[in-house]
Amino acid sequence: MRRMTARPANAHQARLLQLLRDGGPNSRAQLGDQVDLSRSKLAVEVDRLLETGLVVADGLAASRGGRRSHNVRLNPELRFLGVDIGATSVDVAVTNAELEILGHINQPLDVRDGPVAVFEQVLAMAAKLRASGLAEGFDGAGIGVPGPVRFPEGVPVAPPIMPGWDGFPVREALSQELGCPVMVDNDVNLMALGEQHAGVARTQHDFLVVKIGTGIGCGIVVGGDVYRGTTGSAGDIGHIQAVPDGRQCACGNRGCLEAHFSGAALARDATEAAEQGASAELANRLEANGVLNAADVAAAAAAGDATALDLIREGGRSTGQVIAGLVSFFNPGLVVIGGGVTGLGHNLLAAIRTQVYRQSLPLATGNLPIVLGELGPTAGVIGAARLISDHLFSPA
Amino acid sequence: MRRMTARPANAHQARLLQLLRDGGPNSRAQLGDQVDLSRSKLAVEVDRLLETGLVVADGLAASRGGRRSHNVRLNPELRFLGVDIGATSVDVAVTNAELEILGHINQPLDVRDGPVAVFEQVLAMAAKLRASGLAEGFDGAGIGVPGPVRFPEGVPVAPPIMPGWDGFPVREALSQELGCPVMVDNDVNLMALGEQHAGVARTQHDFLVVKIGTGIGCGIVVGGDVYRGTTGSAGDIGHIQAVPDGRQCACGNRGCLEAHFSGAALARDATEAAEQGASAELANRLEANGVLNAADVAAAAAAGDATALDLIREGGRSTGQVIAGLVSFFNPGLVVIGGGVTGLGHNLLAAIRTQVYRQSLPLATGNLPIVLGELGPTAGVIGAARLISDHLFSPA
DNA sequence: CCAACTTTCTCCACTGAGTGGACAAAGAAG
DNA sequence: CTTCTTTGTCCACTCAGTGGAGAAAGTTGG
Repeated sequence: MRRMTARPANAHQARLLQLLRDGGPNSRAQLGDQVDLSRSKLAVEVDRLLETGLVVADGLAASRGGRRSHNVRLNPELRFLGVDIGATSVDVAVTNAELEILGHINQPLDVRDGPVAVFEQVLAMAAKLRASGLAEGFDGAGIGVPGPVRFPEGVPVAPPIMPGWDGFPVREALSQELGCPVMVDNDVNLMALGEQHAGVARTQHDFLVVKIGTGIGCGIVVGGDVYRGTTGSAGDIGHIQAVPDGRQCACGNRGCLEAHFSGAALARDATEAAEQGASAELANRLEANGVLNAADVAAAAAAGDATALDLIREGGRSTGQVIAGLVSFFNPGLVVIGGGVTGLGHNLLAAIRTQVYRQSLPLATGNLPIVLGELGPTAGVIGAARLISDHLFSPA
Repeated sequence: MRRMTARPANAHQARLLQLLRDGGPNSRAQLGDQVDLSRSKLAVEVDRLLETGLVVADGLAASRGGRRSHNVRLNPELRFLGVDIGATSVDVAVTNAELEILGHINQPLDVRDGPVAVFEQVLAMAAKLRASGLAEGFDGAGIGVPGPVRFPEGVPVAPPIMPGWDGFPVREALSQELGCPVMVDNDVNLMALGEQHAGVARTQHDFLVVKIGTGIGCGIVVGGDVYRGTTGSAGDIGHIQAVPDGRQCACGNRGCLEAHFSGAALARDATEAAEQGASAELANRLEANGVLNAADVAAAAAAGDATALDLIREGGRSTGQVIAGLVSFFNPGLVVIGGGVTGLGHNLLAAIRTQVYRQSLPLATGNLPIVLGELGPTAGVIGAARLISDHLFSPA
């Protein structure tokens, strides 16, 4: 199948495409209720969209008390590829133009293998999804990488945990390989986009998403748009000092948040506790698996292990300490906690909440929900699809 | 004189007014270079602006190698009132439509006297400026208050240092008294607007302004616009923890930045040092004036007093500690330090810079200037004038 | 089954924003 | 004085967008 190359010709068409993406099939009349245009003009623009093939007719809708309307919808053959590269695993998903996930694969991976090896794997995963009949090709792709990105060019910059990626032309290279437009962003920003599109942040304009995985990062949404900072490193909160004169961090400083709480730090602390005999529960699990991870700590805590619970609480306290500062500064309407460690569940959330509500001023916390993300591991890929669809569904 | 009531009828006119405000008198041809419109359309819009009286003819310009152009400029009789209410003093200024200060008065004041007493004083100051012939009336006024503001309504909310102001309808009340449109904002936001309009931040889109006066606050500019947060308390960084288990703060927590460094904290610490005999220099000044303030500490430090220097350095370290976190999070293109304590000058700046450059990641600090504000005490009133002019010079 | 009402869609004359070319006015340069 | 440049004005034309008329296709109630 020939891939779509058309783009909306004006802001009206872009708006209509976004309405059809977020609201599904719709009649001209219903679209007219949501957009400030006369019926005549609306019909003209819809007709033009039909001509481009981006939008197709979708039969008759039920009557609302009069003549039945002719529905239109986004072309159901459109396909977006969402890729969420983490430090230790990668998610690849195929969506339709309405950003519904049609297929999703997760595989372990090591970003430190460098961009060439990683994209070989990613492209193989994409090919597998294509081969399974979910897509004949892709109309666009969104890529998330675990580090700062110079957004306009789609190039990672100085990523601490990704040596070998600095300056690699991800956007250009993948666009060539996949034969479609590509947008690249930080994985945390994509998680924010995902939760905004289909998760807990649907109605929010100004909010933060704190992703605690192997590392720790924060997505910032201002006025509905992701804020990336001057050099693309906004939200890089892993190296904010959480504990004065605390643990030595890889960055050279002491007491960084990431050195005290993250997937990696938690695994390290749990292993230490197990080896020192502080927790029989953790020691058992260490013996059984050879290594410990966040899930082991969660399970131990659920089984009533005091040491595991303490680790979680102490981590939540450090995280809450930093978030409290961000809340005072940014005054968000919502804080979303996501990433691998969300498996720690309510214990973690409670510790974070306690610290934030204690440390920030009432005006900022008075009506501030702090909640877990709704989408789990799909937030990133949905955000990736959203990123490229926002790009393609905007005036050329 | 009748005050102007006209507003730009469309976005083109608004843009033209802003160009004339920021660039001074200009010909149609030069305006055409800066705006994407045909000469014909431009001429039409300029003619309409001339009809409203917002813009007037301003003679012939020098030739640029052909026919001389007819200049236009903003009506030179337009007057804006800029009011910057601090905790312990107030600035009132009159500007023309190009936001040049025509007259400026500063007076001591105590915000805790409440809005009625304060505005009585402010209105008297405005009347004094009017009586001196600088203005026959005001076409708009911007008001800055030292606390959070519900911006759309122009009402202070839960201001910690301003009991009695909570919910007072500042905008409505002053609009009635002055007989012109009024906009109200936090004083720190206005300082940011001022430095953006006429100070060090002229070319920046994303930057922070840290104002250290009686208290401490931060103005946030995102994409050229002031960001105020969900409840108007964004930038309220005075109660971020700077020193764990540090000094008791009025807010109930310990170690808040404001408890360790601000005009008030510095005065307190300097007095303590003088009374304990740690510094002869400070003790002398205390005896001479009865009280100590930031200027005394600055003078003592300049005279080589080690204790004073230590107070400044320690304060700069605490401030830098907090700013480092904000820089990691927000990744600004510039950080401006302003407010009363800028008299501490380079010693303070050096301490802040050291701490920020040490604690934040290279990508965020690599090309990050940290500088003192350029406008000093006029930043607030210029920002206030800018606020109301932005409002009036936008489509009705 | 028919009459009356509602909703959806199409058609079309009209308005108003905006363009770009022609041309006049005013000056500079040789 | 001629030629070239810049500025300003005029005007015919294009195109986006409106709103009303009316046809098409339903529902509801007698």
